[in-house]
Amino acid sequence: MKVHKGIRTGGRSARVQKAVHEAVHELLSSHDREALTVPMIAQMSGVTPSTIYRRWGDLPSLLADAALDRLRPDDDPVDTGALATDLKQFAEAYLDETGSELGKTMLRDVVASGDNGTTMRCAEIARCRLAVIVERAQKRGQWAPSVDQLVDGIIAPMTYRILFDRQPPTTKELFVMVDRCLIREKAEKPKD
Amino acid sequence: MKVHKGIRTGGRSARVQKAVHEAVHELLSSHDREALTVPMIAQMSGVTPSTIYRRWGDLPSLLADAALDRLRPDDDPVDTGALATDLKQFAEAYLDETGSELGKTMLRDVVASGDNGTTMRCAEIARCRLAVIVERAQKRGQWAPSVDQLVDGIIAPMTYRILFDRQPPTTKELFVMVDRCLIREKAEKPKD
DNA sequence: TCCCTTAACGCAAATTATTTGTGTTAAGGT
DNA sequence: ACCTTAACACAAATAATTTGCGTTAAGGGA
Repeated sequence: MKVHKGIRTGGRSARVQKAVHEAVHELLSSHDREALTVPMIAQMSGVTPSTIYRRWGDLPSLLADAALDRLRPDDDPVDTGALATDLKQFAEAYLDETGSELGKTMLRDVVASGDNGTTMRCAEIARCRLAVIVERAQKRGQWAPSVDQLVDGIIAPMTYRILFDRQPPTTKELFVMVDRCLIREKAEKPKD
Repeated sequence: MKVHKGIRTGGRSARVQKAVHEAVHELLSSHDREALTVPMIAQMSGVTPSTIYRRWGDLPSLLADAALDRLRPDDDPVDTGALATDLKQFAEAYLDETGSELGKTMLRDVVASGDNGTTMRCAEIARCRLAVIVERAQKRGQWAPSVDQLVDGIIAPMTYRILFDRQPPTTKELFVMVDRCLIREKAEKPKD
């Protein structure tokens, strides 16, 4: 027996979501973020404003949702053969995605949405990719920090600098963060 | 010769700022954050909405400004006599300020304001307190990590978890972060 | 397959928030 | 004491958001 959730995923609803997401990306490529409005997106996607308000709540929530939707389907992080380089490669790619001016406004909208589901979905994206990298290392019989420790040591400092500081970290600083995660853990667990 | 900035700080402007800030805090203690509106704050503070819009721009900016104003005048972090305990004491206090539901919405508003001045002002608060602690350690002739490293190792992970994760870190996890900052650095610079 | 329930939508009216124009007040400098 | 103009009040104009209600179609169950 199936659960009576009654949340509709196919047909019209899916079409509306697709149209709205596309409208967001199209408008975002031609307009400034500050200039975007819900009625504007509604018109471009051929949908009524009230539909957007009822479904997404407000503009930041919609923009966050649309942005995360694009962020997801990316491929698994590249396999370089070693943990340290895997992490550096990933960290650099993640910085590309979130460190730009557009990435920054995306992170802003995710936070501003105020929806825990959205923020956790964002965190989960990085988490999943890190999990893949960690798992790879373990399959090689290599020790690796936990995903939590990698988030604390790499994702969190990067995100904090993007959101609160003047400048995102440089690639060099990023690599130092990665190295610290590894050095640190070796020092803590030398019996490995 | 004085610089012709022409930004007015005294008299009426100061009175308006004080009244508005107080109205924000009063409303925030009796209403839900989501229920707050600019016109509501305007009425309670005896000011016209247009004044608020012209001066602060939007609601998140105002709330962030009001919150940071309260956060600042706190005393210097307590001097426990040792770097590790100083840091732990401070980290716990900072978690109290930002880890609650109200602290979370404050961080949200700071980010959502989109104003770099506001976000940096927020980061600077933690930075200043950490600088005091680091300076103390150095006066004792004790080695200490840089403020940047402490931000990366403590403030950033804490803030990231508050904003993106389900739960803020526990005191225990916080202490682990502090210890890592110190252990890590000792490992990196054993010749100190 | 057909039918039923209702989630999701469109539309338009009502409400509320935001912007803007204009005159007034008073802060800060001369 | 006298300017200049930043900051404000007020009100009108505009824009965004919410809400009520009828309609469409997705997701079951018979």
